[in-house]
Amino acid sequence: MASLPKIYDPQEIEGKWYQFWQNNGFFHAEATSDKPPYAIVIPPPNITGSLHIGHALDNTLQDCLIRWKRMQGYNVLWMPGTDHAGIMTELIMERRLADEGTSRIALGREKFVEQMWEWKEETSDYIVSQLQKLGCSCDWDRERFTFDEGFVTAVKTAFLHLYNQGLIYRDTYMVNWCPNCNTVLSNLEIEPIEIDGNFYHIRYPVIDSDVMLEIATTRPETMLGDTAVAVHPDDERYQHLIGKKVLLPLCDRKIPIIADDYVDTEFGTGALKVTPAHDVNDYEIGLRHDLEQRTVFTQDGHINENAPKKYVNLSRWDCRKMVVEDLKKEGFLVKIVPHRHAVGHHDRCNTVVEPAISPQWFMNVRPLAERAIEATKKGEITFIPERETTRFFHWMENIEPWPISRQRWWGHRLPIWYCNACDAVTVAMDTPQQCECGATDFHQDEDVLDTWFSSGLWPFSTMGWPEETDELKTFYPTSVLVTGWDILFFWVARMIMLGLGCMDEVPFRKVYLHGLVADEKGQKMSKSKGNSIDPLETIATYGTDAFRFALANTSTPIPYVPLLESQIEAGKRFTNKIWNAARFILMNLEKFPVPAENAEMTEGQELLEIQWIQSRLSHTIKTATDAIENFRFYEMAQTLYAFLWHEFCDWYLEFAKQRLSKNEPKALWVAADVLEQMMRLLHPIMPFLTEEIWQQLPHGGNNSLANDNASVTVAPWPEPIGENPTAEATMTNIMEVIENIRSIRGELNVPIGASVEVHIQSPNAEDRKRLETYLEQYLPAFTRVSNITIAESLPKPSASAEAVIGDLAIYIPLAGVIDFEAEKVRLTKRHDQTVKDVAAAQKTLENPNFIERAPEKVVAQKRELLERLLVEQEKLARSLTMLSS
RNA sequence: GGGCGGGUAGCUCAGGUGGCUAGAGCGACAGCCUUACAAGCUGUAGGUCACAGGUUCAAGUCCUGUCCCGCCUACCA
Repeated sequence: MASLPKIYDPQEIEGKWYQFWQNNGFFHAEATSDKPPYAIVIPPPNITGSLHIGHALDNTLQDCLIRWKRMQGYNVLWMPGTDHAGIMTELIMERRLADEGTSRIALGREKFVEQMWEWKEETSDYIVSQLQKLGCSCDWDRERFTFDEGFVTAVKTAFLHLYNQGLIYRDTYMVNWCPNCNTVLSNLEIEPIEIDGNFYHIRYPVIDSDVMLEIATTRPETMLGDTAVAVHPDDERYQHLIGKKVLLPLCDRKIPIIADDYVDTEFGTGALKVTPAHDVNDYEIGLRHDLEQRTVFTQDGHINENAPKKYVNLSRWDCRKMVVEDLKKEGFLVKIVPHRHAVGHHDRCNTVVEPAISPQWFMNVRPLAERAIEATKKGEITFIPERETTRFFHWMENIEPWPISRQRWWGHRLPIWYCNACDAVTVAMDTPQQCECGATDFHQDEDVLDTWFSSGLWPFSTMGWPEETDELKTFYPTSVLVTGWDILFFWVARMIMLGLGCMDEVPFRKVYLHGLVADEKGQKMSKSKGNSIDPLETIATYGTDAFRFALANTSTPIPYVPLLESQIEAGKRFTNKIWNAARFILMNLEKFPVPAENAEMTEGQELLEIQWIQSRLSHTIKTATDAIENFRFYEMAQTLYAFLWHEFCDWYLEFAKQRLSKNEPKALWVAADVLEQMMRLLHPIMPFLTEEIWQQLPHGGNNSLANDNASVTVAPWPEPIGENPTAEATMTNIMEVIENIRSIRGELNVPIGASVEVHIQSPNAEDRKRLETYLEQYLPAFTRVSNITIAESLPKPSASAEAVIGDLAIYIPLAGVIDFEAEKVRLTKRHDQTVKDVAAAQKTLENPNFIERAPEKVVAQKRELLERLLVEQEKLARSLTMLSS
């Protein structure tokens, strides 16, 4: 034991324990159990490669909850798995294929999907290994994938179920189209990005008149598809033109001037070109006025044959240039005004999205959204932090139909079959046998489902739905969902709606939405920005536990949590501190083994420092438990850190050393007990280090230390035994004396090796008795003292430094050492501060309303404070006068 | 346009329902290799709690307004 290395080596320790936990089946959840259930489904990472910093945070927090509840004796299920992640994964694969000189199209659908599966096998193994490196205690026996066989069944079942309820339908509507990915997208997948564009002012000549109607547009190329010009019905400038026609420049088509309320007379020129096939608003106007929908773009963003010949096959952007050029040439271009505006981009491939008219499958989510709102209002789901509830409601209340079909290959095929003879639609689990028309030939819809459709089934599909499994009975609804707020709409909202739609019950009781990891400038960390911290590198450098501690410790309830390298370093120092505290205790336990009999252990527990540390531990247990209960991971981390470092190590172990030097081991045994409990408290945050130390500490058998479990992973969560205010108050007083002596020594530069005499004057007999009892025992552990004198009244020795604590005065004779000027500066500083504090307290107490209205307790406290401050002030003033004379 | 979050020490952040003399980590300064830990120990400095009003006996905390920063959301061509 004494051979424990001085420096904690995480690589060595962390390697061995995960396997141990796995082999013992500690992470396995029982489908049926007497224990109360606690379940979390993991937000399945995309199979697109390695875990990023956001996963590290998300999964650390989940593992904290899971490990904590497991120790509390719950039947804990942490459901793991991965997501096939539709378009995103396809795009990455396409890039790989491009590097290999081939393409998705060249491979063809079947080959392409085959390759995707091969890749999935690689990446999901890698992701699992990374989660394990992070210490995640998932139930790996139950690992799932959003595209595995069970999911195929679940997705089809869900689709059918919702279709039969009339919630899924096909419609031709204006949708967001990505010309790069050749697919429809939902609103959520569109990221509006502000760009510097232009307002192009164009003249449209009015037919049978010499008037030119000036319109303004940011997208001149769409004029090729214009089928009207609109003005506001009440706009006096254009009244006389309504009903006339303009000749569309470059196209030589005649299009009508119509009146529509949508037009804003204040904006632009007050005249709006209408392109029903390529703009959402224009589409609406077109429907109201029965305008032609003239599509001029191909699916991949080029110009089609509906446009004048010279533009056909040009890209959107080349076409814009040429149109502007031609308008200028022909005198239709009035001016170009710079204009900054938001343009929708596909969030996955960053292509400018094109509004387009397209037949798609939609889901009418409104009824489910209403149920979700109602369920939340009834308290069936709670969002943490609370502010997220408002965001959730706002989104749900304004929800629009969800386009669920995607013109892609990697995903769940729509369970829709078309009759080859009559085109009739059949929705079914498998290919139908016969159509109503009698035909027997069918083809399945080519489209796949939006990847979030299957992710939305995650909480129940992973538990075996549509089968009525024990897992569902035991664990659904799950306890908590932990994820970043950025996917509240994408995923959380969909899970709630689909949970209600398929299970008739919300999927989880609580949703904890944590912040996103950011850098020191508050910028979200991302690979593309290059400001990201790589979890695996970090683990290699600092160790998993240090990393996890930093993550928990910085996880405050703000939207962007900055993670600084220095905080991970602090985590590492903390692991080392724990390690060394354990080393000290273990080394000494070799000399003083924990006795077999409880009696021997408990004997001597009247020692003040033992009462004190046990009281503080009790307080720590209470605070830490309350913190994690309420998802305040940072508070839990900080509480445990402060207790372990600044109370247990800084003070208690020093007391214990003092006792050991006199061959009194009880304080050491208590230290071992406190450390053992601390290892349990810290285990959710730092699983590896705590297991290593816990295994070496006495924790079973006949002694009084804790329990006899095989692993801290399944050891019981500590319970507070109650606090001891008297012991704490006494100890605080002793500490103040010690700190004041140390402060004098430090500020007056008394060499560390030099012993000093300490004279303490205290008018209170009880205080004197306490000080006599304890100072003799404790002082030597903290500072070198040659002699302690305690009396009711003492003359202040000449050439001495002084400290004042209430009615207590400490004198340290420093003849020949003392720098009177330094002492004067020191006392003046304290005196001035005291004067200020006295003034503040007096001001409060002189207010009659305060005495009258404030609670008695507050008034009494204030009086006590003032009394103490006045005494201190007086003493300091007197000493200063003496020093000056 | 609507909404949300933030502005507290040099830096990054804590300060649940108003009430101890406003805290931590990191950094800074000074002194220590005190046999668990120099990845450590001891001491010190550093804050008009963005600004202006208001409510209250009492405001970092509650209300109103203003100014910055960030984000979400919306169909202004």
